[in-house]
Amino acid sequence: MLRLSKRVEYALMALLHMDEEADQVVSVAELADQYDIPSDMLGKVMQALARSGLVKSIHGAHGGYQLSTSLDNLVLGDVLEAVEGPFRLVKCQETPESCDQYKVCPIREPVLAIQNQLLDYLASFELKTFRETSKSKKI
Amino acid sequence: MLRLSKRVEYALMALLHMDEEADQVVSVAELADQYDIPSDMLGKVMQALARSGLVKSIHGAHGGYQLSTSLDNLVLGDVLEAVEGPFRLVKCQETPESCDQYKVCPIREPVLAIQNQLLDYLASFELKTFRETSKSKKI
DNA sequence: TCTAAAGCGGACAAAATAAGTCCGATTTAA
DNA sequence: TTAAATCGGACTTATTTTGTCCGCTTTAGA
Repeated sequence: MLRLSKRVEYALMALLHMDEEADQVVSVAELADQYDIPSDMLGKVMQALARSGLVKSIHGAHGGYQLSTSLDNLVLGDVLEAVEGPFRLVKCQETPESCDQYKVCPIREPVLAIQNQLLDYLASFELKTFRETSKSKKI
Repeated sequence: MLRLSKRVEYALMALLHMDEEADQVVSVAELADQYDIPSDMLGKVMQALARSGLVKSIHGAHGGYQLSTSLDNLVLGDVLEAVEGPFRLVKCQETPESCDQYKVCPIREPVLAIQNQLLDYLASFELKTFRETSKSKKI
């Protein structure tokens, strides 16, 4: 339905928070508490961000997460891909056999073209935009 | 997950087909047969297109559907909206009360900005692109 | 060295959404 | 009058998303 998943929303909130906290170590519990996010859920999301290298995880007591790099270096596509894997506008891009229309599909090529344009957009949308337009911005 | 629904895929196939058939009347049964689409499902989709005025429905025996206007006058956003209603990137745009994070959400404004940019894109992507890049084009 | 606070990750459950089906009603050409 | 259509509501099924549970490992600090 062309909608952002909760997981991506949570990831964006977390990244923006870490950016505002000047890259301090933040635990999942703190983030979950502050933004009313189910903590186990957020835990999974943070793990995904860590696996993709957007954040660093610090294990053990007083551990948590930290931005690996400034938000300035991240784009929307990075978050999408970290959390949901490669962006595919249609399922047949991943599993052609799952599509009953595959053999006779007249829209595959144009849909691919759209997907690529959206990919370009996602890669061009910088996360620092979030900082600038967020309500809790520090001026 | 930012994915096109089957309903939208079916709508695009049908519209493209009608364009190629030079605006002749086509029944749901024909379309469903040609593209291996469950016919009741396609029926619903065609009804949605008719309600939004993208196609005209002809009732009774030998009835069916017909493009209301040339594909040249349609954009991707028209189809999305006809089939799925207004484009909303996040659920809180429709039902704020459904979002547990609404009161503390730090990403609402930037996400809205993204939604608007995507809306612009959808409104700019012309369906005639489908005609041009479709495999079964007539040259 | 022990303990508590953290992340890790697999399995599972619940909820929401999307996809598909069924059926009776209406419309209309032949 | 009949058959071929669309219409639309109710329903079921499948899939995906969201959320939960639990035992594991890691590490700072008492």
